[in-house]
Amino acid sequence: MQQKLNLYNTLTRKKEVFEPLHAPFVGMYVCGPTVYGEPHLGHARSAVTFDILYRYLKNQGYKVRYVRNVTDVGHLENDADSGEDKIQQKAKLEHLEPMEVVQHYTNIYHEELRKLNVLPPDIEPRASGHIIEQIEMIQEILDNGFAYEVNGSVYFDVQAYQKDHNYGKLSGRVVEDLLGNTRDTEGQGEKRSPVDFALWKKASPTHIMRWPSPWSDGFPGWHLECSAMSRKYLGTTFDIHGGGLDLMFPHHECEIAQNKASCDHGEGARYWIHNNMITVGGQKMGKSLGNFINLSQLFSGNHEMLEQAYSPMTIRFFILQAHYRSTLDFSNEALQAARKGYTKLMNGLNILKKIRYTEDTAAVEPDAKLNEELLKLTEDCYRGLNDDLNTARTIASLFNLLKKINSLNLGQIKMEQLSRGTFDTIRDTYQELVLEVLGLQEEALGDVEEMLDLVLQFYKEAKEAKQYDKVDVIRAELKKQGIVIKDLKTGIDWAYEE
RNA sequence: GGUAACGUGGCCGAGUGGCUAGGCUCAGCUCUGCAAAAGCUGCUACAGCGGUUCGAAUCCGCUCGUUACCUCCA
Repeated sequence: MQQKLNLYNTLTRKKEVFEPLHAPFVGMYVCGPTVYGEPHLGHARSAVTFDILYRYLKNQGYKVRYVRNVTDVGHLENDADSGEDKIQQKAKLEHLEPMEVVQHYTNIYHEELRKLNVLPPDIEPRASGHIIEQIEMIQEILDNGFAYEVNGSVYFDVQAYQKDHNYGKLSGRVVEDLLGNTRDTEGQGEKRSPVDFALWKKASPTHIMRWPSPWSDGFPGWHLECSAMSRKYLGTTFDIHGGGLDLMFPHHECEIAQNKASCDHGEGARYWIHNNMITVGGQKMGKSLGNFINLSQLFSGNHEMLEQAYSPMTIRFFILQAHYRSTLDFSNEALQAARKGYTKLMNGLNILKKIRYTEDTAAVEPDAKLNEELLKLTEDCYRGLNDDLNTARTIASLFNLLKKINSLNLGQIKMEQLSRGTFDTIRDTYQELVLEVLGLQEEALGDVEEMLDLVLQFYKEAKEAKQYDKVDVIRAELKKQGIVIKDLKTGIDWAYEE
């Protein structure tokens, strides 16, 4: 496979060939959730998108260190002086310790992502576990003259930074424009300029989450954790930084500024990857609009917008059938179509498990053209992924391949028309991409107990008809599954074999 | 107001200037005891108007429409 992976880099606004700094190692940092609420479809999109990147990089032989954080402190409700921490606010509301809130929602996040078959990251650092690193970074930024202290709080000095650097290079913002924007001048208070942002906030007397620092008892600003933790685990220059498009500004812009301001010789992330939003009726799905659907609601169908429940793999397929940089519109119709498409791919997997390559027995000529066509289809599957992780194209190619697999299964294409190499290639490609790279897996079949009841019904009928050969077969086959039939006076039942 | 996108057939959703992605839906056919599945066939679209070009869904301009970011959001 001579194709190379191309990724769209937000920094350059171009697709670029991905070349890691220190192949075969790849460092990848992705912004995880702020754990103060249940994960919704939008979280799933981000997680699945970067799961594909992680899986594909590993599939291509890279040794990836995947770091995805959990924000458990410092994410303010607003940027004004009275800004309250999201976690703390939730804790007050629910009469819980902040860390109880954090643990609760982190657990749910993990649980839901596991259902979506999203691989866990290699390191999952928490902001609260890296206060020391963050304080150190603030000190460096202060020492370099890019921050100032006011009343125990420390703010990043964007205009000082702007003299030698380019604040806005990621998001395309221009500092003068930002300054000219007088839309919201209230609550600036201590900040010298509205574009400055907090590195450290002094805690008010009632604030529960607080740590000692050289400046005050307080807590770190939200943007800082990602700078500090990515540097700690991946270095001052690393390969990939990912996150939702809505984090591009100000979060990621601030991150870059902090990295540069604390350590000028590091580049930070070289490739910035942003996934687009899920929309509902063309509008962004988000907390503030209240139009979001939690993953648990999707899985249970318990939401007014949902006509039915949708399985985790249906959701995963739904996400993968669009390119990650496009918005993806939620609708019941789209999810129902996704469910069918997913099932179709799974049926292909089952067929491949069953069919075997058979050597030429009949006088059927190997079909060179067909072999070539099939091999091209397998290449197309990878071509999609290599073109900026275009899973939509990969899935389309897999469906094309599936058509041939189905034809092969029905004998419309004779196995002898293929070479063994071609057959192995299409089988391996299909299985590898569906299972390992796209991360689609079979979901449990229907109710096992109901199926067992059906078998017991046949057992009963066979016994009544005195067809003991059939009876013996049923018993033997069930025993292979670790199940024994119990003929009781009261009826027939089953139990696990002890 | 500033910045950036987007507008593709009944629906979702790809798309490198020329060789009509794919899925779902619908209709027909093959197969089938009846079905289902699968295969085949059909429904052939690119917001509008100009321009560049031998040729544009794809490049450029204008118009209309939708959205995102600029405040928290994956």
